Amino acid sequence: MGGMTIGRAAQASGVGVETIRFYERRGLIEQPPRPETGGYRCYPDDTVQQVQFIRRAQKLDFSLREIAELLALLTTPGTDAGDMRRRATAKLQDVDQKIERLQRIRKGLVELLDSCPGAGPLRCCSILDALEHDEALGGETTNRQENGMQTVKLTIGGMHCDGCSEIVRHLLEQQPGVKGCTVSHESGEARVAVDAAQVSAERLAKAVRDAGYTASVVSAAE
Amino acid sequence: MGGMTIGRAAQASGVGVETIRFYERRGLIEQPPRPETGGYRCYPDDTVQQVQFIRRAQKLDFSLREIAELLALLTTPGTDAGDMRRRATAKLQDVDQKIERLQRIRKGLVELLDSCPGAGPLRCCSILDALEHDEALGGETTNRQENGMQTVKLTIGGMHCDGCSEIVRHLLEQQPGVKGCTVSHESGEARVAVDAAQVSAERLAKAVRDAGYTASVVSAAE
DNA sequence: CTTGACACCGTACCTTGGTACGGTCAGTAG
DNA sequence: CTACTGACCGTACCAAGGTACGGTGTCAAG
Repeated sequence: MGGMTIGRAAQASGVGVETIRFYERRGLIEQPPRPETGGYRCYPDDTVQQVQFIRRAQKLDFSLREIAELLALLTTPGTDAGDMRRRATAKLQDVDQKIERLQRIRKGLVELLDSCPGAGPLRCCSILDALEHDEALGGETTNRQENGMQTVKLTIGGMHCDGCSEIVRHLLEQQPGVKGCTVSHESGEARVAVDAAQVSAERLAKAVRDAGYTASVVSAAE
Repeated sequence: MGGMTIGRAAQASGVGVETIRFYERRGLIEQPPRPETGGYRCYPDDTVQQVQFIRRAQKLDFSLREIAELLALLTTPGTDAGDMRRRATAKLQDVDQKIERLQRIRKGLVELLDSCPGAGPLRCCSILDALEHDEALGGETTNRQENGMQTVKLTIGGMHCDGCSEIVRHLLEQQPGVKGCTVSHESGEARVAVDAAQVSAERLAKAVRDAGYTASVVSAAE
């Protein structure tokens, strides 16, 4: 019945004193009461076991929150081995998802590296190119804020000054579903942020044409 | 030359306004000056490109810190495609390490699940058992604080009360290299936290025997 | 000319898993 | 008895990557 001070318990379980206190605050382990006589708290051997339980579960990628649930299970009457198994299965799926995500990332990186010259001026760098323009990258799909946000690119002819591009910009911003846009008379391009559910790219082009310019859809990207 | 307000720039690049400001604070993108005439800042198209650069790099698992370095590279004179390639290669190794770690974890979980009945009382649960006692788990090696900290387990005979176990505990704690220990007369066990560089498990057992008890080393676990 | 939407700005807050600090009190060795 | 270690406790701080809030200043449409 080794009653220990917190320092000894920490040493015995291979963590810092602060870590034990931290677990107590998180409700993972119980803080023994201070003796009525006053003085230091007396930590039972159990504490060491519990801390080590926590550390082992952490190594299996369980978060402290999940570990708290595991520990709660242990003291819940109706718990059986199936409950534990379900937790472990869920965690396995969790880990598998993380692995898949990383493997997609890995694939993206490998593709970039394959197509990279590895020398020469920056402008030739395919990696840089891929980061500057949206060349697939094989990653997760670009999540535009949520739901249907998309960027539409238009080529517009007939704009000769900033005044023209301002007119076109204003025009586009008035269209339903348009959340914002940028127009350049120099490049003859417009990029429009739209909710695809509300308006089509072609409709936007038509609105521009109606105002006396030429317009065609370059991309109604993803 | 679409000068935008921050809100439009945010919409066009698919992030929140706060995110753009956050990137500015982090030095990832430059904050355009407020016009001398007062009023709102005017964001160039470049900002949208830069934000998207950041987001794409994030999808490749680059941290904001790393992305800041990438962006700094772009404006550094002597940079060539090799520099970019080195960054990408380093990141690939990084990702590979993460994948390996997760696969070790996965292996540990699968082993546990294989040996688990999946039903029946908790005491039969092999998963629980593995978490409560240190059965390999295949995870990273237990890192005891750093360097040479280890736990030694001894079986001790001849202790009949708390007084005995207190004597033994005191005795063990006096040994060089001992950082702490717990002794139970009930189980006849002692767990000693030691710096393995300073003392062997057998030496500890001998010290206990010298005091009139029996003692044997159960594990000098790593 | 008013109202509503947005910009601006600093600061606080969120999560996760701890670590560190500063002041006070308890226990112990010499 | 005194000095030193370590317990106790609240609080602040770290990384990362943002999100949220509150007060005030601008802008533009009706």
